[in-house]
Amino acid sequence: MGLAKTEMFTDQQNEIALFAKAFGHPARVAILQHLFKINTCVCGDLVNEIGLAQPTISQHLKELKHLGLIKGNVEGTSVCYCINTENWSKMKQVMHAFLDQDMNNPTCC
Amino acid sequence: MGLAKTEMFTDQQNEIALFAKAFGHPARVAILQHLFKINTCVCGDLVNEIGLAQPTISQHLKELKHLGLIKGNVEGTSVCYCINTENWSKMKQVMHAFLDQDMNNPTCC
DNA sequence: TTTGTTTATTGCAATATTACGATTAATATT
DNA sequence: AATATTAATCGTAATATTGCAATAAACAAA
Repeated sequence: MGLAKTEMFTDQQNEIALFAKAFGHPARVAILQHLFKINTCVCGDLVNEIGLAQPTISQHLKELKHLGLIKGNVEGTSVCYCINTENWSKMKQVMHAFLDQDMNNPTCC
Repeated sequence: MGLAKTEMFTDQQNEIALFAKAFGHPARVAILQHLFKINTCVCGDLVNEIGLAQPTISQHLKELKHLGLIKGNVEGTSVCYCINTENWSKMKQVMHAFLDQDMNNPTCC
């Protein structure tokens, strides 16, 4: 079907899955890493930085923006993107809670 | 196309994306959380625990196993699954390195 | 106003993912 | 051997994702 049955899972589980899905494509990973690396807004050169066509990059940016992980500020004809640090922190908390769970006393076969 | 152009990204970026993709479905999140929660191997009741059909669960388990995040031990007619703690730790390192990157001096528009 | 520059949107083709019924495989039990 | 139990696999339908060419939209500069 290709359709996740989200209604049978908790909000937390769905939230984790949504964030994870955003990181589930190397182009989006690369975009985010670049935004962190350059340490400021990036206007335009993402298409040159990543090797994909402009509409493809635009689409990935849209997803990240929709999730709130990045911000886009219009600057004349170009748009400047940067990490939404506040939301990134919130996302980190959610993901850490999931990744850092531990088995206190693992007794496996 | 539905096909990620992995060759234009670094191994690290592709690895992050692969792990993230595994967490990109609430059923797999739920499976992993359950394995952590019960603190031991689980033989069989995952289908009852999660609300999906047996072949669907089996498919999700296969993906997680293929990534090395869980182990499956055959116990008679049933199979016991548990977290592969060693690989889970390695995965955590990779994901933390990505999530915990920081802008030292964010100057945004 | 025309032209150039930059980003978003549309439309579409190719591939991937999700889900499950039906079946198979493997092993226990009787 | 026959039957039951459990999990994997196969086949298939429905939906999602990825990528890009073509186009549109928005704005600046001439």
